[in-house]
Amino acid sequence: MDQSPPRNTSVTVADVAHKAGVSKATAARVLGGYGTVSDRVREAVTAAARALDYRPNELARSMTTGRSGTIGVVVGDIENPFFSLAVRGITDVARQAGFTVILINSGEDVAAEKAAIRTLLAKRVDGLIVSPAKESDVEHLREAFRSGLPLALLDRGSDELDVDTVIADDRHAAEAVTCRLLSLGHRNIAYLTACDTPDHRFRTAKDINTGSVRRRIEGFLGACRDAGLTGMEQWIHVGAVTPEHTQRIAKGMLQSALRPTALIASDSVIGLEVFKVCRELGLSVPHDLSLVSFHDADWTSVTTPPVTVVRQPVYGLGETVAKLLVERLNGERQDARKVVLKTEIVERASTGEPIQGER
Amino acid sequence: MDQSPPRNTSVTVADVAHKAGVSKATAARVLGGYGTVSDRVREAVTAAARALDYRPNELARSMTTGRSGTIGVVVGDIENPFFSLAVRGITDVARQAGFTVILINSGEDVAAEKAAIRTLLAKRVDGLIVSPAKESDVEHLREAFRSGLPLALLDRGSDELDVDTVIADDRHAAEAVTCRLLSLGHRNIAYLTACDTPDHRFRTAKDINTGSVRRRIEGFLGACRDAGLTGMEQWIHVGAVTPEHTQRIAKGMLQSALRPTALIASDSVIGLEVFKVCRELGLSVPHDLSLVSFHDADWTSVTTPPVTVVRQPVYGLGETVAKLLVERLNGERQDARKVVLKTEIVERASTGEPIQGER
DNA sequence: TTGAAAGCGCTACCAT
DNA sequence: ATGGTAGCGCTTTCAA
Repeated sequence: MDQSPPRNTSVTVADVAHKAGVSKATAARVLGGYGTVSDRVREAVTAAARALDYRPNELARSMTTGRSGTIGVVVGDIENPFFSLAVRGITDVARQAGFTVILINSGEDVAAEKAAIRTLLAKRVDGLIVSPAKESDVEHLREAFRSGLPLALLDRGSDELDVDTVIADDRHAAEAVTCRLLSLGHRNIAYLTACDTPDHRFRTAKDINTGSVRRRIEGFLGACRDAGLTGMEQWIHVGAVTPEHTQRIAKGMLQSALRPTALIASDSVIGLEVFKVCRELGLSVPHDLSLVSFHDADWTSVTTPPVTVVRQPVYGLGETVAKLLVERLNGERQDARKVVLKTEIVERASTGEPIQGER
Repeated sequence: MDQSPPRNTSVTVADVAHKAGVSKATAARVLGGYGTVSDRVREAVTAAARALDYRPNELARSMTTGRSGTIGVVVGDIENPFFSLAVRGITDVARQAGFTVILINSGEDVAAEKAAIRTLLAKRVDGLIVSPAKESDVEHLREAFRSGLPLALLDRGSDELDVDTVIADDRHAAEAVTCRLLSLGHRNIAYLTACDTPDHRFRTAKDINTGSVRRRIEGFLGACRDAGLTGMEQWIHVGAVTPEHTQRIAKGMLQSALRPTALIASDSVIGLEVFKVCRELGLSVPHDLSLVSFHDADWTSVTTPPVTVVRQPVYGLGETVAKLLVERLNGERQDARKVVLKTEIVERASTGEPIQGER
């Protein structure tokens, strides 16, 4: 009747054991690679498994061991080159350590992030890597961590959360970049970020909920203050959440009477849109506007002029956070570690002195 | 002794049932949302679950139902903007349909791809989306499919494999692009791809194992043949597997005596490197070289000159393949569907007539 | 409408 | 070294 090859509709250890003429326990030992078995039996079982085309059921294994061999990763948006590169770092380390990765996008929305973590908990992931949408709203993370789930934070830390964290030295980078612009003679320096506030206006760094961005803004404001400049808060623009928003905000800024002579883009997606706007408005970079962008995205080196950037070790960020988590999963460490990776300013031709006489 | 809040170290249906004063089966019915229960009991159980902070164990659920609520996705490299955008499309559709995604990079290596699929099978994913590294080597896919696992192919089909497939009209796009270059007067048109052959040389399209690329090359050669050009195989270069390789190959080509007047890059990563090489060698685009790239990557519109590209609906590719798979998982369809999405040539300033008198 | 009990496929503990 | 057996937490008959 059934002339198809050995139907693999769930060949179990019991089946293999039966064919090999040994007990279920023994078959399980060789199939699962634990315990001790004689060479003779091992071969018999292996042969039977091959003949039957046995495939282990990791789900069942996880049920009894309590380990799923899975790491949950929650990032803002995998489409963003920053995250896709970081995720590449994470998956590389995870795979090498024998873990698979379940990936969920939060869209930088806390509600979605919470749902994602609930899902991941239900799937019984062994550990969690999260790039929190809002550092002020991390109760769900704290709870997951307290309930015993190893947790590591990517790119955005939280002072309140004492867990493994890997970030870049954003504050320092922003300070350095700002100082450079100041020393070139700029005084009207704008900062543009995707992070938003309830009324879409910036007042104080405390309103910024994304850790990395808040630190950058603090660095920016700090450098300005050190240079004797006050009220620089007015140059910080928030809410560049989509290319369209970014374009609108950038145009508004660059066409106003009191326009910036330099602009710092908080990520490469924003930097790209600002660059496009400059073209569209016929503004010369760096003559009319000096442009600096965070993240050394591929396009920044091929524009005319090429764009000065803050180079972050993005792949390394992912790699490192995954390593920390794996260490913890392997029980090699208990204490929380906060790692800060160095950035580097790559000065290219998009930055220069402001036009003479202007401001 | 233990003064911490309700320890959530695995609160089970049994615990909830006990607290609610009902049987395990009844508690399971309301917790699992199946069967019928009275409102009174439902409330009691819900309250008990909340009090105990019950979290369902999807693993256990999957054990009995046989469905894991998970889709396995195998792509070449999530770092590549093409794949990260496609994956975004996949995850969006999957999430909306109630599935999570396990992501594995194959690095375009068949052995890694096989291992990935083995892992995914062991994890009992409900379905699989794969962008096969080599269409000539799909025995593992055929096997997975035959064993009853719903499978859908992304960007790279296989005539031998009668499964759901979503690709772009690569052949047509390549034909159109080639015709355009021919009509501009180009005769020395190079094609550069990451796909490699054993001896790193191109002979015939049959040697190209990546479906999408093979189709493009067939389109390229077909268009040349129609124009009366023969021996164009010599202009096809393979093995641009890393930026370094790409740079080396591109330099070799552009510095040789018989150099191309136009070049088609098989993906945006290659296109970017070629663009850089042109700069480095001081070649003017399009004066010295007309450049066309597949994939409308973000950077292509901001270079000087902006680059002519084949715009593929990459997000849509991912979206569509995920929809097909979900349809099948929901048992809404049995037959295999092959979807071909339209591309569009975006002609920008990187293409023009070749220099007078040359060849 | 509710409850009792039988598994899902595997690991792990205790004997032998 | 090998076998028997008791679960893991859930769903799913089958009865009541």
